[in-house]
Order: sequence, then C-alpha cells, then structure tokens
Amino acid sequence: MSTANLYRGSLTTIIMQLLEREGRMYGYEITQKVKEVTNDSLQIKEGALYPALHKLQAQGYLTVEAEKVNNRVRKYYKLTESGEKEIVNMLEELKQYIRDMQLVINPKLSY
Amino acid sequence: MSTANLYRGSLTTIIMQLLEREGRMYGYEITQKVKEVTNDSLQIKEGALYPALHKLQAQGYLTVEAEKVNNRVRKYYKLTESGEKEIVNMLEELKQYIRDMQLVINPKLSY
DNA sequence: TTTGAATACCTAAAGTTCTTAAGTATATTT
DNA sequence: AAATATACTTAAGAACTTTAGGTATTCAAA
Repeated sequence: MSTANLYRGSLTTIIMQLLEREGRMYGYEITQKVKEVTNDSLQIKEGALYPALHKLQAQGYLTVEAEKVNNRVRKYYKLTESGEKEIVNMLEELKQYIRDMQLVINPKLSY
Repeated sequence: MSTANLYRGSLTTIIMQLLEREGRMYGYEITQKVKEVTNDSLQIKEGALYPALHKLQAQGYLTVEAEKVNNRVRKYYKLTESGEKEIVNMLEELKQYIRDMQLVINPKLSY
C-alpha cells in the first residue's frame, strides 16, 4: 500500500461510513470492501481494524451480534443512534481535511 | 480547529510542499502560512512542527541556515536535491489517499 | 510603563493510532 | 496433504501528535 502512513486517523471514519451505507458488516468483510472500492490501494490491517471496532463499540457508536455462518463465527457490527450522529461529524471533518490539504497543495486554485 | 485529529501523517508533506513552493521558510512562518491558506482551519502545533523539521533535516531532505532578524534568530529551511525528489512522491501519495477516501465515501461516483 | 500578545525557537512526557507478529480455528482450493 | 482463504484476537513496539512546559525578544495596549 502506497498510502501506508497517510490514512492515520481516518480508519474509524472508514469503518463508520461503510456501516452507514451497508447497514451491517463483519470485520473481515470491511477489509475486503475497502480493498475492493479502492482497487487494492488501501489495505486495512487486521491489527488495526479489530481494536478499532472494539473501541467504537466501547464508545457506544456500534453494536455487535455474533452469528455462526458455515461453522465459523462472524461478528456483525452496525451503527447505534449515537453512531449515526457521529458519522455525520466525522464525514464533515474528513471533507474539511481534504479541502485543507487541497488548499495547501494548490492555494491559488481555491475557487 | 475541527480537523484536529485528522492530519496525522501529512505534516511532513505539508512542510515539504510549502518549502517547494516558497523556496525557503522558517518554522514559525510555516505555521502562519498553513493557518492563512486554510482560513484558520488547520493549525500546526509547534510541538509537532519542530521535531518534524529536525527529522526531515536528519533524513537529508532539508538544510537549515540560522539568520538574525530584529535581534531574533530565525532558522530558514529549504529542500535538498533529495528533498525535491521526495516531495514528488509525497504529493503522489497524498493525492492517492484523497482519491481512496473519496472512493470510500462515494463508491458509486467513481468516474 | 508595564503588561500582554506576538514572534521564534526548543524539548520531554504522555496519548493515540498503527504495524508487526504471533496465535486460534475452520473451510476451500490445489 | 498442504497451502490459501476466511474470521477473529491480542501484545509489543514504532510512529506521530498533543500537552505543557521552558527561554527570549519585540510590539501593542492599557
């Protein structure tokens, strides 16, 4: 992954945004979805993903339901009401950050 | 600042990009420039800036010249040849990261 | 005139996030 | 039978940033 050190801070936003759109997902599914939509450009590491999921759950933004599929356990996550509110803020901040970075790269073309 | 916790990983890119365009700058000037072009949205903390400048210098991407202006010392930084090459890569990675995040936010509109 | 704000630099400790690397276990493909 | 894919977990360490302190000069305001 080329953007290895640049997505710092946006992992939770990625997780929450995918859950917002997809309704419910399990961890492994999230890693595959991110690979898919970014054409293998962004790879979520499991060592980052699972602790992040657990933290979001502890913060009350996600709920989890374990389900057995093909004799293997999947843990499906979805947004809580609090999470629905929070992802709106997170997306605003992400968009602002992208605007900021584009202004730093190209201050003249800010129209 | 709303994007407080989101510019992680891009501070060195910001510094290098500004030096690329401005030729040479001193630390405090960089903090003011970032505030200016982002309309106070992005605020570089000094506790992050100065260690970052020292590290970039240690990596051979920057050179420094101390200068006394109004009885106060300024340390002017500029890109080395190695730094000129590196900022090209850094900008590519930043643009790729922005593309990736836009794909995650809006996978349908990827045309 | 002296007090505070701005300019200009620095660093250490602590916090957060991520990578690396290991482990467990089942299913599928080769 | 072995390797790969699926699916989750955690601990140790690396990397980056915030917080919070420090030093010192200049300028503006009260």
